[in-house]
Amino acid sequence: MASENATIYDIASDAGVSIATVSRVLRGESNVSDETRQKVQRAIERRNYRPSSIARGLMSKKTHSLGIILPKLLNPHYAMIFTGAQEEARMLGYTVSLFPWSSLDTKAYDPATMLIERRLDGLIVCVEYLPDDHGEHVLASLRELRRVMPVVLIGCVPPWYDFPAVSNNNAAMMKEIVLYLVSLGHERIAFIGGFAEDNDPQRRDIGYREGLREARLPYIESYRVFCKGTPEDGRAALRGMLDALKPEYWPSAVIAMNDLVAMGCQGEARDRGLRMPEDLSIIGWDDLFCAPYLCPPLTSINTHQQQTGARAVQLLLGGEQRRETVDWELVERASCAPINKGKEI
Amino acid sequence: MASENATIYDIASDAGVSIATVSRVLRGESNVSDETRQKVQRAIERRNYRPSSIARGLMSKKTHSLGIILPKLLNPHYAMIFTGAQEEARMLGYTVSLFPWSSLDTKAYDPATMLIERRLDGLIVCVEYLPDDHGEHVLASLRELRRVMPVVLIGCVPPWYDFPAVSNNNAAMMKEIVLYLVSLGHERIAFIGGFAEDNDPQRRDIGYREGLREARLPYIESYRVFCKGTPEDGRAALRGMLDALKPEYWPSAVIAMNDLVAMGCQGEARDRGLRMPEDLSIIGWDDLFCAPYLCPPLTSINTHQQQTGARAVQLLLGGEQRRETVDWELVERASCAPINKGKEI
DNA sequence: GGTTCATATGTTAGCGCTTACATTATAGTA
DNA sequence: TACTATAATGTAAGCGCTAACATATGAACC
Repeated sequence: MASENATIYDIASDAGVSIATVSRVLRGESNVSDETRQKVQRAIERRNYRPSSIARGLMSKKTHSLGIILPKLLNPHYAMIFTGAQEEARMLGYTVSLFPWSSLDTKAYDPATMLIERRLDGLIVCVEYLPDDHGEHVLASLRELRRVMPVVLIGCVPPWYDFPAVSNNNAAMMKEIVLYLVSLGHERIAFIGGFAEDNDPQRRDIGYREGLREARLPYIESYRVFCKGTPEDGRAALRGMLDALKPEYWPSAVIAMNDLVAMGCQGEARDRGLRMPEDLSIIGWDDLFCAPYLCPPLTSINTHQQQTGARAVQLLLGGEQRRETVDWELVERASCAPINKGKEI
Repeated sequence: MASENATIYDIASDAGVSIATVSRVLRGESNVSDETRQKVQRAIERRNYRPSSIARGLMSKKTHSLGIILPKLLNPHYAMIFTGAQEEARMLGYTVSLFPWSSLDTKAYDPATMLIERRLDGLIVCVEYLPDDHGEHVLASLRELRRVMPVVLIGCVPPWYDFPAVSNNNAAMMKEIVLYLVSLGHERIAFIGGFAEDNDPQRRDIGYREGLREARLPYIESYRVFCKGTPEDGRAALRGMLDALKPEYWPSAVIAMNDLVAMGCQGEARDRGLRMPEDLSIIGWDDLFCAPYLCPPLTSINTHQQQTGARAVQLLLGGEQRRETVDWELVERASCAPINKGKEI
């Protein structure tokens, strides 16, 4: 292991040239004679020399490495974003390191230090649900970070977060979902999901209301419950909603903020003896790999996460300040069914 | 963005001291007078100075960054390992970057270049199923990498891979699983999984046979089918097995190489109208987050992946050459049931 | 044959740190 | 008072590259 790496000086002396010439060969400059170039190449191969990107970076002030911060890699949603980012970054000669969400927690001591000291060429931050005043802290950290490196956000980004970002048009997606459920005959449609920042024009609540309005259905407070994003949260949220309503007012369809919440809802529904989709249609969000293997297979909305990650890298390295949205796709499976068919069974 | 970072010279001149003194303060050396120290601290805070770990690394030859290579982040199994590694690394002041599996593909041009040029302080490689002669290529790459940086392996590691590694005792786990199923009354127990290297003393096939022997059950070729690790692979494998057998010889229990394969098996079983667990018990491996939400909830074996990742980092940074195994835990859920109870229904 | 210019190569000063060594100031000792 | 040990600080040489500039060698031109 580690038998002292060769340096450019070793190669130069082996090949009998100056380090400048070696550097020229390394960078593929044209003004080197073929003969010299070959001597250098051979020396490089003999010693298995690889130039240090560290030393290189010191001069160029580029590290060719990016960072990504996300709430939880265990959620495949983020794993997909990461994968997309990593693949795109690699194509462009960059590396992506994972930093914990706590790097944004200004309550901890100087959390961004590690990020800044590494002189990343850019940072991708996946923003989720921001409860209470926590959003303030995150925003403060983001602003500080942006002073020293380009930052691109992914996900739920309120407009006053004045950052370039990649996201989905949540309002439009949500509206499509509502109208899809309406087209299946549903009239009591619940939405279980996180708090969206009030002013976010793309927020899901807007789409939810718009969909209902367009279908001439009332917005019913009890059908809108809030929760965080785990299966347990989803289960508790659905339980709370059903407990508070007489069975005859129970929703016939539930829109879950993500597939994890949808899974929790399925669990709760099953425990209550509700048949799915006959008694309850459920639709998820993110189209995780396991969606087809749930019972019933979960209808969900594919948000093209890998593309999102890749696009974020492009914005980052292109220095573009835009906010961008990526396409989505409703993937129909068995968890949503026409309501009449359900009732007739 | 990026208003030219301050350097140690800026701080020195602001504070009216030499750069050596600033460096002393930065590294917390004691032989600096309180007065000077405070002057320097103030200058640092005023300019929001963060020393460059790049420059630092040039001298110290340490980058404080690790790499991880894994087959597919989308498999939560690897996401858990990564998470464990990342958290441990962070505690120790290290960062973890993700590199694609293709970095080990010696068929591609000089794949390790990116890894080596970055002068990582260590590399974790998650080794999965190694089909055919591909293992040779991977091994060659690993050997080359080890010449320049410490490497620790995770997962399925044949003994002639002379590397430090963290893994589970697959033989013991498998034996436990077989005997667990036997204790439920199963006698026709199938195993659907990858090829294990012949000489691996910890391989699952050994545990499978041992378990059967101990239970005085015959080893039946048809119950041992091979496949890769996706749900589709699992589905196809089970289909192939059942197609080839008369229904009265169908297994009553299936051990899947991982939860993804188990999910595929569930799908296939459901399509064939098999009741689970009455007609078929299935046990998975990895205990993914979705296991409790499958139908029926999947019994699986928790391999403590986060701990595995963390341990790998410790070995890496401790320079330990050992091979180590981590504990596991059988998590019982509804997908495995006593066979008699099943038949009686 | 000297001037000019293109081509090939070498020299050297950084990049922002760490660190061995040198220097200065201060106090303690004989 | 001179002499030495100690503490506080400064100087400068790297670490392994890049890049601006300098130099050398010919070929082309009038």
